[in-house]
Parts: sequence; C-alpha cells; structure tokens
Amino acid sequence: MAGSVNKVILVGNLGADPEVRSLPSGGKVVNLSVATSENWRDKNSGERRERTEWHRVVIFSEGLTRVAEQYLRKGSKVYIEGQLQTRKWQDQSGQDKYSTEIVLQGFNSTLTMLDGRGEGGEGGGGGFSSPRQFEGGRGGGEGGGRRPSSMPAFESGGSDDDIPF
Amino acid sequence: MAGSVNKVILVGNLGADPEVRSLPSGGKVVNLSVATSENWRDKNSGERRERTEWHRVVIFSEGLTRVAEQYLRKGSKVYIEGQLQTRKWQDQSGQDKYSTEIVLQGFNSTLTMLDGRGEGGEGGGGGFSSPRQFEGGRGGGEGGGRRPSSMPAFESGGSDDDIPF
Amino acid sequence: MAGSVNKVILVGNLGADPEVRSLPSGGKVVNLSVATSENWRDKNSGERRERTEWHRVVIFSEGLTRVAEQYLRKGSKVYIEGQLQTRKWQDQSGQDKYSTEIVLQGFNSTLTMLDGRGEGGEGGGGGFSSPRQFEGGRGGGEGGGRRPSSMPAFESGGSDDDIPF
Amino acid sequence: MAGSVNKVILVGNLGADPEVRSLPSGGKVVNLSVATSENWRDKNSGERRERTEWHRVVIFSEGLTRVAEQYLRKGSKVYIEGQLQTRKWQDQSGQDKYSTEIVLQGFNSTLTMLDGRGEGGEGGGGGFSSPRQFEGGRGGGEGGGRRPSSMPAFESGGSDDDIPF
DNA sequence: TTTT
DNA sequence: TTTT
Repeated sequence: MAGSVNKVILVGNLGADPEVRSLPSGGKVVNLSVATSENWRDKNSGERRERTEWHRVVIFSEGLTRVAEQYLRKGSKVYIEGQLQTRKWQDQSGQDKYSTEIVLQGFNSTLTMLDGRGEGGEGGGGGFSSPRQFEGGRGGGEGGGRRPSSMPAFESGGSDDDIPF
Repeated sequence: MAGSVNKVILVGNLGADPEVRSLPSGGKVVNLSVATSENWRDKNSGERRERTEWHRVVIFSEGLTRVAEQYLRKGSKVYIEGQLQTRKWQDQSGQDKYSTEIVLQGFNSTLTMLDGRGEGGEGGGGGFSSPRQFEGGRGGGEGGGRRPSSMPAFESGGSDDDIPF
Repeated sequence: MAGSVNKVILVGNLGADPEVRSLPSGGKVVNLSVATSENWRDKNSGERRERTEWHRVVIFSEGLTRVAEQYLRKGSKVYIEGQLQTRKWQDQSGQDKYSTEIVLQGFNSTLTMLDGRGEGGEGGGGGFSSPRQFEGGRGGGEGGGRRPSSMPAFESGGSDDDIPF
Repeated sequence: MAGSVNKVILVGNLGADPEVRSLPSGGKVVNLSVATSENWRDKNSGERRERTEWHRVVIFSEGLTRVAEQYLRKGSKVYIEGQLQTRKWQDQSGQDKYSTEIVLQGFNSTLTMLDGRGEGGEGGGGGFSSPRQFEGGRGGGEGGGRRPSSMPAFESGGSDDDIPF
C-alpha cells in the first residue's frame, strides 16, 4: 500500500548510556532507552501525579548511530523522529514475544541533541557549542533547490572532525 | 519529569471495524487496528517490496470514541495523532506480556477521517457524511483569541480525564 | 545554532493544478496551493463556522517535483511534510515583501497522495490510481539495517518506469 | 471542509523576551520570536554553512500565555506545536501586508520548555527536575514550576533588524 | 483556489 | 486484518 504515514516524535531523556552493537555486516546498531513524562493534577484529589513512559529506540541510520555513540549519554535530552515497528521474537522458552520500537532508519529519521552539556564550555566566548542536529540517510543531492550543491544534513562520510564540538 | 513530547502520527487504513467496549463508568473505549505500509525497490534485486505495520490504537477521548464508532469502518483511511503507551498485562498462564498502543486521550489527540465514503446511516444524529476532523480533550475555553466565544473542536460533555495517564 | 526542529505537517487539498517552473540548472520547482480548513460550532450562536487557510508549498526535491507534476491535480488531497521558510522579495515598486512558504527539500520532506483518483491516465502505461508515498532526497544507503541493500523510498535517479503504475 | 491537518512543530530558541499584550476582553496574547537553524556542509566548497529561520509565534491559549509570560525569556529553548495562519493587515500607508504566524490556540497546541537547566547533575541519582510541559485548551494550573535560574545565552549576532517581522 |  |  501507500498513502500512509508512520511517524513518532519524542522529546525525552536517555535513561542509560546508548547500547552499541556491531553487526556482521560491519555496521552498527544503537539502542536507546528514552523516557517521556507527563504531569497532571488529579481532578478529584487535587494531587499532582506523574507518569513516565519508556521508549525503546533503535538506530540503524549510519550517521545517527555514530552521533548517538559519540555524543549521547545517560540523561541526555534528545529530539527523535522515527517509525513504529513491532518485532516478533522468541524468548529462551520459545515463547513468542513482541517488542515495539521506534526505528530510525532511512528518510525522515532525525536525532537532535537538545542539551549541549558537555564539550568545551558553552559558557565561553559566547558561542554555545553543542546541540546539533543530524538527519537520517545519506546526503541527498537536490537538483535545483535553493541550496544547489549543498546538503542540510549530517554528512556520514566525513571524519569525526566534521562535528565541531 | 517534563519537557517531554510523546507523539505518534499515523495515516493508515483500518484492518477491521472498530471494536467498542463499554466501561463500568459508563464511558466507552474504542480499539482500532490501523495498517501503515511502505513500498520500496530493493537496491540489489530490483524487486519491489512492501512492508505493512499494524498499529493498535486505543481511543478514550469521549468525542473521538463516538466518531470512531459511528463513522469508521474496515478499510477507512484515517489521520491519527496520539501518544505511545506500553501496558503490562498477564496472559492466562500468568505470563507477563507487554502491549504498546497509540492512545488517544485528552489534549493533542486527533482523529480525522480521510476518506469520506460516509455510506450507510450516519445520517442519524446529524449525519455529515464525509471527512471530518475531531480533536480530543474537553472544550477549551479561550480567553481572548481570534475566535472569541467559539470552539474549533468537538465538545465532549463528559469526563474522561478520570483515567489517570 | 542547531538542536532545532522546523517542521510543518499538512493534510489538505490543492486549490489549483501544480505550477511547474524549470530552472536554469535544469531542475524543476513545483508550487502547490494547499487548503486546510477547520469547522467548529460557535459557542454562543450555535452556528457552524468554517475557516480555510491557504498554504504556499514549494517543492525542490527532485523526486517530489516529478510526483507532483505527474500525479497531483486541483482538488487532490495530500499529506505534506516540509519546513517553514520566509523569503524576502521586492515587488514592482521596490517595496519589500515577505512570503512564508512550506519548503520540501532534502531530508524530512514528504509528499503523499491521499486520494487515488488517478483520473485521466496519468501514467499512460499502467495507471495505478491511488495513494502512493514518496519521500524527499536521494536514495539513502543504510549500512546494516533490517533491510540491507534496499530503500524504503522513492528513488529519484530512475526513469519514470520506476513508478509502477 | 474537514479531513485536514495544519500543524507546525518547532524546537528553537527565543530571540527576545516574550511580548505580552492585554486584550480588551481581559485576556492576553503573547508573541514569541523563535529561531530555528540548520547547519550543513556545502558539497562544493566544503564549507560549513548555516541558515537561521525566524518564526513569529502567537499564543492565545490562556494557560500557555501565562506560561510564556512567566517562564520564557530571551534564549529559552522551547518545543512548540501550533497552526499556521496568514493574516492580512495594512501598514501606515494603507498597503496590504501579509504575516504568517504559528498560532497556539485551543486544542493541539503545545508549549514545552526544554531548558530547565537549574538543578545540577542529571547524571546523579536519576531525577531531573525542571522542564515543564503545558498544553493548550484550559488553563492548566502549574503548581510547582521552578524558574530556571539562568537562561542559556541566545547568541544573536545582529540587531533587532535581523528579525523580519 | 480546494474540500465537505 | 487494511490499502494499492
């Protein structure tokens, strides 16, 4: 089919450091555990209540795995845009299990750091330094846009030095 | 915590008629099974491939349950905006199971019909037959906006806010 | 700066056929005029009211310009994901003018047809008539994902035959 | 019409303190000037480039005007969800002008502070404490919001004239 | 100018 | 289980 949209947008904090796994193919997959929370006041009791939701995020996009591995840590706040996917697997006893994940792969996947904590003192000269945005996929060349021959996204081919912080 | 966002946006088709359950409280809950699909051409084989993802959608918002019950049918195309929630439950054997759902409840929940088939007798209550948008939550009184004393949304008289999440 | 997000999501109808312009570079730019509307019942008068908003959409992404040109027509319903950009220009009298547009360019741009009317044999060839999804940018190679060596998106490099209808 | 969606999602920084205006009705309207930026590396020159977009945000929702007035300052980072609206007005010389704004009013409007920095050490026990989320509609009572003790310095190079509205 |  |  088509004519469909499957999009998840999260702003939340990492509950743990990213888990990086290497694939036989040489690529990497990064798993994030992201918390989102909401507060509300109970209408009856008047008490303040909170609910935290934990999201399992799986990053396949090459550029984004590198970003996650290098710059994200437990507590980092991130903006994430990905797709919902439910995966079936068997546990040790052969029981069917289902796991629903937010997958960052290919187009329309985004990972943006929202807290530029570390790295070189944004207090310094004035320039704040760290939050940066990266987008999924490879560099896409546009034919005749406003920025011909440029790319508004993370360039996965480059070295670490490409990321200036 | 707060400063977080938990949002799912789907455009897809219902795989079955909505399932409506009545709650002890008198309210209703509606479950939808929504398919999103993507097509791509395999870069190696050149074959066209397709992947369909099934999403479990749970509607608590009073206005939206009514809309779903009355106007949605198997095959309907919908735009949905809700929140991710993972729920723990036990199967018959006492095994822990987890189910991740897109929940439409309260603010920032939206259900829009994208195909105005409208066949059959929704002529009942007032019977509009075609795509219509409804939004979650209560009627929100605006103090001094551009549309003073009007409300751009479905007016739900009741209280679904009692459900604490 | 970074750590920012600039995203517009529209579901609406084209008020006119797409306007296609060729660029000196050989590329094309397509402009769409998209209407979104909302209905609500005035809380005081009880009357039903409607407000329509017109959006100027500018498509630079190569694959998406072709899709728009070939398949979209006045009245088409579309899902659009792009970026807000305000552009300064001068009218004939030299007055500064500003125009805010939804720009589809590069990553995170999406154009999905939501009504498969498909009138008038737009393909000639095989004519599928209904909703299809296309995404911005060029094909993004993924290193080690779940769909190694495949691409879940519109492939801009190919010929028209890539689009199977 | 219906079956339409008009949604803007921004994550950006305030270029100035919120502008609060009181309405004859007693309500308030708050205007925000929000910057989003993107960085990319020019494919030809290899140079790093940046483009900043300024967005005019208008808040009518009662709860959100209060939040904006009390907690947002120049430099604040926010998540915003609203609607696009283009407004026609006349300048002093009677010329027609158009202004496109992101309007937060009623349902599906959200304003979330993303930098509640204070409160050291999210690396610590776990508890991060300050960012708060508010959503449109009713005035949500914000019980215990802590004012960020300092705002991350927004780095606007230029004068107010940089902001084209 | 669309759509219902 | 939908849709094309």
